[in-house]
Formats: sequence, C-alpha cells, structure tokens
Amino acid sequence: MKNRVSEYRKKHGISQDGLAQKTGVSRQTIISIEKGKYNPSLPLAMIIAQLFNESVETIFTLEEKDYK
Amino acid sequence: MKNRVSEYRKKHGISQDGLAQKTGVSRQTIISIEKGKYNPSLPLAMIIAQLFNESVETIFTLEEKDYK
DNA sequence: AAATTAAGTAAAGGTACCTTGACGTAAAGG
DNA sequence: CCTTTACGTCAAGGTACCTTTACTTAATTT
Repeated sequence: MKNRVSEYRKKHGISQDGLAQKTGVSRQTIISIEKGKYNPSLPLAMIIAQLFNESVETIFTLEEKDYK
Repeated sequence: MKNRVSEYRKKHGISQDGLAQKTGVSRQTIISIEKGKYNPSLPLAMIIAQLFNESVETIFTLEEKDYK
C-alpha cells in the first residue's frame, strides 16, 4: 500500500502536527503513515482524503503484496 | 462508519464465503464487517470496493462519530 | 428424512493501529 | 545565542482487526 499523504500535505501547506490536529490523531500517527510504517484505519484514510478534497484512491494505492 | 457491503455483495450474487475467498480474508471477517462489528482495514476496504467496481466512498461512508 | 448451503454467534490468540511521553537533530527567527 | 518550529526515533501500553475452531439455525436440495 503506497500513499501520497506527505505530498498532499505539503501541497496544502500544513505541517505534520497541523494535519494531526485537523484529522484528530496524534503526530506520531501521521509520521508513521507518511513513513509507511503502517496503514491508517479506514475512517482515518477517508478523513485525510476528504481534507485534501480527493478520493481515497487518489491518496492511497494498492500494491501487489496487498492481495493474498 | 456505515457500509453497503451486504447490499453490493447480494447485487453481485455472491455469498459471504465467496466474497471472503475473493478478497482473501476469512468468512468471519466478512460477517463482522457486514454486521458493523468493526471496520475493515484500508487495503481490505479498497479490495472490496474494487471488486464491486465502485469507489471506497460509495461502499463506505463516514458518520459524525468518526470525527474526533 | 438426510445432506448441503448460507448466515450467524462465541471465544481465544496474534498482529496492526494509535496513543503518550521522552528525547534528538536541523533550520530558521528573535 | 536562545527559542521556536518541524521532523524524526524509540518504547510501552491499549484497543481494533483478523484468524481459526467449534457450534447453531434456517432454508434449500436430493
């Protein structure tokens, strides 16, 4: 699973801390997601996409290894 | 978080077990998601939406309580 | 009537997601 | 300088997601 959170966050000119506050999660969570440590939950992914005025599929894309 | 997995599954004429196999998870997982026991992970939500040829937002919708 | 299919519950165990707190580094701004 | 801002690591703890196994019920099907 790849994501473009960092890219869209910068495009919107906000910091990781700012995004964390707007989405209602901790700064660590944003860092971990941007660094690819783990995937966000579905509601968090939808809230992030919505904040950027994009679809979930634009921000997050499946990779081969996501299919079993 | 509400979802229309059951609705779209029936529209596509497949059983819970069939959907479980196509998405690579257990039948329990499908049951739990349809019953609203918990949300699917982001990759699973995307695989389900993709299988139904729909966007994640069409199958899953945020509710007030999803925002903190 | 007996077997199959589909949907459901429950429980136990493992891993993933998210939190808080402490700390480190580098780049500005005062 | 010293402080603030931004990004990062690490660790410990709690809850959510997903698994497997076993069992139940209702509606077909043979």
